[in-house]
Amino acid sequence: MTALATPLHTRTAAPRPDPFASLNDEQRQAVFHGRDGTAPPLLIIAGAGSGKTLTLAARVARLVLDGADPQRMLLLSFSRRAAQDLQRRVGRVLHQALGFGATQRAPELPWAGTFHSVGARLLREYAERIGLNPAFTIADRGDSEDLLGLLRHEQGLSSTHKRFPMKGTCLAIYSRAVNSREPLTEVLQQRFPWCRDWEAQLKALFRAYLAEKQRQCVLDYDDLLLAWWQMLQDPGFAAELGARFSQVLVDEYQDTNRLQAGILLALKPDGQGLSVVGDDAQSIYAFRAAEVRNILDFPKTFEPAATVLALQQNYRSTQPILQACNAVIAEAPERFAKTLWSERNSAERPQLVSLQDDAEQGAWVADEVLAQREQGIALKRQAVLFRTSHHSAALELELMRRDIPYVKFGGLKFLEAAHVKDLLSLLRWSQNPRHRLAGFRVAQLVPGLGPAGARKLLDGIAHAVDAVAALQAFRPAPGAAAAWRELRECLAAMGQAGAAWPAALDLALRWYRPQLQRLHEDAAVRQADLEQLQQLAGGYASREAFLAELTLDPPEATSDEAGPPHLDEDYLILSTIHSAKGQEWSSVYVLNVVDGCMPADMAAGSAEEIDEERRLLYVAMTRAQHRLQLLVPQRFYVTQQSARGDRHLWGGLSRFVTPAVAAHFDRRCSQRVAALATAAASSPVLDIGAQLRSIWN
DNA sequence: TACATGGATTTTTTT
DNA sequence: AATCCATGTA
Repeated sequence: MTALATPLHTRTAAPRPDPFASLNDEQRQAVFHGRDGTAPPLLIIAGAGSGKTLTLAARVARLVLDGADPQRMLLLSFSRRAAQDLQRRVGRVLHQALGFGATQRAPELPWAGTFHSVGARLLREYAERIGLNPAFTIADRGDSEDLLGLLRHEQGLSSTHKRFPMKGTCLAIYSRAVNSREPLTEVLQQRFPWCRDWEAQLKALFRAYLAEKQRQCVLDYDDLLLAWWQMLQDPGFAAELGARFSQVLVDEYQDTNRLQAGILLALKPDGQGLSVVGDDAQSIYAFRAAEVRNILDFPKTFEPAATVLALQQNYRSTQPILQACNAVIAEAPERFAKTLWSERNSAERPQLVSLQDDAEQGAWVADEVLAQREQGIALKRQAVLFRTSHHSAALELELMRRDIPYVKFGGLKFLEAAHVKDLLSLLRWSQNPRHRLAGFRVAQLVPGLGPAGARKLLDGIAHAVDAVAALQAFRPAPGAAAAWRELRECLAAMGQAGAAWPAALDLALRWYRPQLQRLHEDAAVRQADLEQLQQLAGGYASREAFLAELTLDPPEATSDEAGPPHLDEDYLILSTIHSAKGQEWSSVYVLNVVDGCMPADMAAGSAEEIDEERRLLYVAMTRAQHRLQLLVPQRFYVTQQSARGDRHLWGGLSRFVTPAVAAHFDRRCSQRVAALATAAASSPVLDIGAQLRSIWN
């Protein structure tokens, strides 16, 4: 593009290098789209590893160089990691593009973040004008579940002769209905058919849930989007917010749901100034009501239709790996046509490895990982990916046995651990004695105080004029009196230390530590999490700020038994495929590429679900730069069973690895499998597993 | 009223 | 594996 030859701002210093010089033609088109003064809507279909984040960052930089106000740019993405990546990259490109020195800082982009965090900020800012208490707190999933559980019990739904869905299921149903904007009947029919009989009761429960949230000034994750959307249904607010943001750029568009698409459409009804980036082939969040249709239908949403550009050059993987990936996704029925290509050639093809079972799979991966490290590939540049968190269990055992350090992403979240919830509830309750949920949880930590006692206490507080006095005046059953006094004194002290932060947390910990010892066998491990919490606390100005921000931006995971390795150490990456999105490693191992696992047997119901599982495998494979192994254990243990159970299924190779796909792989197998195969070759070949399964097909 | 026990149920991925 | 719920006991 010739425009680059002319400096954008007059300078006296030596001409700085063109910040966009490294872009390829497709990327350049995306960056300079709409430069003629108009800003028609833009959809960038960015294949895996095609420099998506770089391109989006460069587009932001280009807009700023052309005079756009960074304060008026809205940058949205779905996950926290993508939001951080984007922010960092934009900063770097801008810094370079403006020719700043090491001491100068690039202009900040105050409105960059996840949909949820930006929603929270906007709602707080506009709270008073839209009838919201600006001091609202944000409930994470655990909080929301607990509240539903409480109401579920109060409505007498816990002791019915036929079982009512559990609190987690209730929240899943509610969330699905909100995010997909579908009526409850539809949601139950499609996704939760076993709960269909409870429609009326669920409706009543959700009504109560809404009322209770309003009474407590609490918003859950879904409310952050829903309230934002509702605000934008008012033409006045829609116009005001639409004008406030001159540019709206969205990353990971394939993971947005109907509610999020509605927000974007209300902000930019004609699509002017709207750019979205995504890859329909990598849409893996339908379970959270993400709509592939959002990205597929984006162009024709607008009049005139949005421009569609595709980034097809892949900078990540070797050509043999890409060919295998392309073969997998080629079997997906509906998608934007694109074919990734790479200049990185290599003789090494990806490998399909047959193994006997889970344990052998773990040993194999450990062997391979160490062998690679001998070749100079650090552990950090290798990753093991899997469908669900617990699939790495056997591998983790093996890694621990061999002292191979690793870090696991995905799985149990920090905020979901019981001990973290306990401590945070104590902080919340001390901040607001009327916080029923927090109080209910904390009170029951007192030995001798159960649900009934806790309810009596909280009812007293709720009806009293002076909540603090009511709390202090409470007299529990005699057996609990002494233990209760300790908590009461702790709360009083925390109240007095109200201004002093993080001293209040120290007080809370002093009371909680003995409870932790009493309640949990593995108190030492959990204690480490609490210490991490203590570390974090110092970084926040107040208890309020700490509690508010922790909900939207929590630490990655709870500390493993191995403990988090030091940053300078080398460690292997273990990750769920979902958590691996957007990342890349030199060597990638994908565990359990077996039917029943990929696709997961519970996700094998509908055609859409199968398609999503296929994309999941595609996402996993496209993470690999130089080396890719799909592992296929012949015998795959069923996870839900007693500790010594031996239930397993004779898994076949995943249905996504069709003969056409397999042709792109080299076959390998462990020695034991090889030995079995030789033995089998001299006798009739019989696939009992497939025959047994076919009975039920 | 609190707690222990046993049987049943649900089962993933993230904000 | 974790949670929920009914039942029995102190």
